[in-house]
Amino acid sequence: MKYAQIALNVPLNQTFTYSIPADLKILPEVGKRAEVKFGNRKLNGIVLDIFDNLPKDLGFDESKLRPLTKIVDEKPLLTPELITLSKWMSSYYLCPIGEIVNSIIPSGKRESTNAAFSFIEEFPENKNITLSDEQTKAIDSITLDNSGKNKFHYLYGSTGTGKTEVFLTVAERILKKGKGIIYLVPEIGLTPQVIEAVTMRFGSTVAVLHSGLTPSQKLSEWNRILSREARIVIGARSAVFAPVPDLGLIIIDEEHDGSYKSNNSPRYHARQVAMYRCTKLQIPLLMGSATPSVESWNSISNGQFECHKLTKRLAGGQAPLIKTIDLTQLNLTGRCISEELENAIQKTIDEKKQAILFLNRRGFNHFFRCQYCGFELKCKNCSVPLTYHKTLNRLKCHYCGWSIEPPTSCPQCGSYDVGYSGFGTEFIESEVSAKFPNARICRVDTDSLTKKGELEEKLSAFKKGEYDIMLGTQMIAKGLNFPNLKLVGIILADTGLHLPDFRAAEKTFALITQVAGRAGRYFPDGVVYVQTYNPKAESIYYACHSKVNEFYSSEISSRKLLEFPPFSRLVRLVFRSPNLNDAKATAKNAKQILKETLTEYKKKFSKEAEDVEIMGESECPLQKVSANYRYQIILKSKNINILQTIVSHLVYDYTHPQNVYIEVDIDPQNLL
DNA sequence: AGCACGCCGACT
DNA sequence: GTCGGCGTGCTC
Repeated sequence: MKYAQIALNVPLNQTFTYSIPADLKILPEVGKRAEVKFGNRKLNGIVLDIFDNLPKDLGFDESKLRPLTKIVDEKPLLTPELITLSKWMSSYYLCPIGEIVNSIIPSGKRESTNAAFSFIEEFPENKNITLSDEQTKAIDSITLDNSGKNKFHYLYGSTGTGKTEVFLTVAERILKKGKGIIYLVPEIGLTPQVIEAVTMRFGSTVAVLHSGLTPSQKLSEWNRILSREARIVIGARSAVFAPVPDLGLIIIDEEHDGSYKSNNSPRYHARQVAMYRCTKLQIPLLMGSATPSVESWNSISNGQFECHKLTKRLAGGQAPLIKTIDLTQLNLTGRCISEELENAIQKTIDEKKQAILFLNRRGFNHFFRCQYCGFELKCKNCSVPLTYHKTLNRLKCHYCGWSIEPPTSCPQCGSYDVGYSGFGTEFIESEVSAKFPNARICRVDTDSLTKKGELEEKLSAFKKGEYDIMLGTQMIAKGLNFPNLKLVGIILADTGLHLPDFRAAEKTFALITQVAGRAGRYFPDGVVYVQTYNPKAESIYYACHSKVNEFYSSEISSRKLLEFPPFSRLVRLVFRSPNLNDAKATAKNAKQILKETLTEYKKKFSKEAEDVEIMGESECPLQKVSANYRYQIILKSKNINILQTIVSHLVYDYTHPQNVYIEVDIDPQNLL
């Protein structure tokens, strides 16, 4: 009798052992799905291991052992490499192995008969694309690396310097060596144009994994990858798990993009997973962006990543002019568009060109700001902006819970002209349509998009010239080219800064820089207007003056000073419940347990646990999300392992009220 | 997570 | 008398 160790999608940090009956139709193998009876229900799990004898340390009564019902797949869905990866993810992200495995594999019952994509023709021969010296140099140094070690490469260059061509040529060379490739793009970047560019180049050897696939289609694509029919996989975050045999390279385009971090369990970061896979397989990882994440910039500086720079704009276009409009010098009561920007928009429309207006985040929070000097109140412990709580009439820090009474005058300049602000896209839309009654305006933000594919539709309509002005949030900032675009206006660059998040400056800088890179890509006289109350804020000043090095070094030194990532590691716990008191009480209780666990741990390993900080419990900045009240605890240390050990006690050994859900976020990307 | 069992209130 | 509330506990 043989036995199978099976991972089931239940929130239990364990696997289950079943006996293997002799009369199965399909051969049981590691990596295949198996159907089992679990309690009184039927579940599908993944075979992680097969034993010839019953393991000695079974840990449960042998009489409970049951046979598995059947094997689902003809061929394994998970390779041994991916099973090892899943186990690592389970321990790293503190997520049950069954949940990990379930999120990786396609859930399709049978393969789809209609293919996810059709290829009209075979891909044409590479039509003599001339590469710049910089591109050639980067390509050679990535592909001709004989060091024998796997390397993390970073392709750094602004919009229009030809990063994509480097990615594709490197991919081509790796393919020629008989190896497979994973090419990751941000969610929003997975547009038909990108898919088309890659399929044009690589034809039917491409598999595209995106959220629009049905489970059956996903299973089909998965099998095309496993059978080596598809050798290059392009997709968003979850494509990092593609079961590519003989994987030779992982590419991460727009590395800084927030969508690489999963916002539901398992809360993995595709870059982190890619680094693990590449290290295990001893293959290169190639990342690229015009605005690297601060972590990556730091890794470039200290030599962990090898940097390849692209500086020349290929299409001949030049970097657009960036004009800063200092709103503290203007009186814009009740309006949000300055006269200068208004005139520029009018001029653009008159020339039959197009304009995009940006609000870089949906303003949701009320923050304290001096109308006169722009001063903002920040937490004395955490240096994040304080947010105003109407019910308490206090300004509160969402990292540590510290709060103060709102001052009646500005602590910096003494002005009494202080208040709270924050506004959204609808407001701007009404102002714009009032000012330009004859312009065709479209608004693109999460509220205005109702059905799937509407974003693509609107973008393509804008590209075709069906609109004069497009208004929207950051979702329209990424990777899109509009040939007739002349003007980009950032209505209020500061909104991102007010988010109570230590990455606020980084996000703001990246957004302005990315947006500026898109405008004037085709027109030499493209202009970017940046309206701000904080023209001197480092992220805004440096972005508007293209002082990239200056921005990163200042941001890195401030992270160092405050001991935020990459100079520390964070774990965030969110306690959410439809019942406010339960969420709060559970968070409080959890904090106590964490403190006790830490004290115990310090007795044993005093040195390593020395720097662990437990912050909170406090309300999340977004206190109520979809009818759930949220409280958080943030743990900080230089050593992530200690944080994981302490938190794992809590998540696996503590039974909390069942109406409270605990989110565990290792290396959180935002703290909202 | 599900789905059982189990012990107390208002219903044909 | 029973239908049903959700508290506790288990699942190879």
